Amino acid sequence: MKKSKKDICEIAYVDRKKVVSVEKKMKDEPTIQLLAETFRALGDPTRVKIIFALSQEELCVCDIANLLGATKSAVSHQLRVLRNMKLVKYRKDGKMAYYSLDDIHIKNLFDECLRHVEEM
Amino acid sequence: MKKSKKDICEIAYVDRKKVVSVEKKMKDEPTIQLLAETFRALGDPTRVKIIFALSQEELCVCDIANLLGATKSAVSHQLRVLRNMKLVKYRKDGKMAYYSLDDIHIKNLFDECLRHVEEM
DNA sequence: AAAACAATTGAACATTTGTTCATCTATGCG
DNA sequence: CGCATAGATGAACAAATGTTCAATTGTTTT
Repeated sequence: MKKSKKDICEIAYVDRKKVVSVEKKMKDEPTIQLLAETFRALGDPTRVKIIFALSQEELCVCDIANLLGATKSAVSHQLRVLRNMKLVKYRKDGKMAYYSLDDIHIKNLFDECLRHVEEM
Repeated sequence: MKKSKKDICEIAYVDRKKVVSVEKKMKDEPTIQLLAETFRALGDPTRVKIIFALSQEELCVCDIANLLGATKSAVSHQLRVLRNMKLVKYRKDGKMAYYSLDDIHIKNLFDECLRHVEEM
């Protein structure tokens, strides 16, 4: 059995019209990657807690670590992941770094997911 | 240097009032886990494409595989991840399985993330 | 009944991920 | 200055993840 027929299904479209229609609207690869990376950045319990905490208060790394019972190092690593995806921002004040959500969209995103989860 | 002081910061709260306030509002562990699992389920390029495709049309596994240039097996595995998190649902029609987004919240969630990504 | 096909599933494998540990920078204070 | 602290970072290691391959289930067709 050839892969092209059996696994990839290259030839036998069930509904070619729908497939072509979706194909045309499909987002480009860089956008897909960014979407996936953004969701993945949110896809970890520690980072979810950080996002929730920052949706309530602006906090420094040390207080986030306290709150979560995690090390500052672990929190710092996770904050970088969130920073890379522009989910959180920070301001420096002396040797402290105060983190908060980057913008209102992040809270909307989080709340929408919370609503989904609470309906499960 | 002891971990409890240096890494965990158990004693030295920078702003205890804020920490305690957030602590009280913090979601419980099962909710945190579900949020993380839901975001993680969306955090993969293949699954992002599937979600986008299903936001446009109801599709069978074979057509999704065609659309993505992936094997039916890979798609089926990914659909199970999405199904487990109630992100997609399906109806059986003979030997076909037609998939679609589970509810409107999923599209909202996805669109909100798309908006964030397009502002980056 | 037998063959064909859509879909699912488990095992295996390489890759990715999250935490810990150690180290480093930079700021504040005695 | 000298030292403690907040935070960042790289290496390393265990755990989780995504795809492929092979086999299986259930349905339709001949």
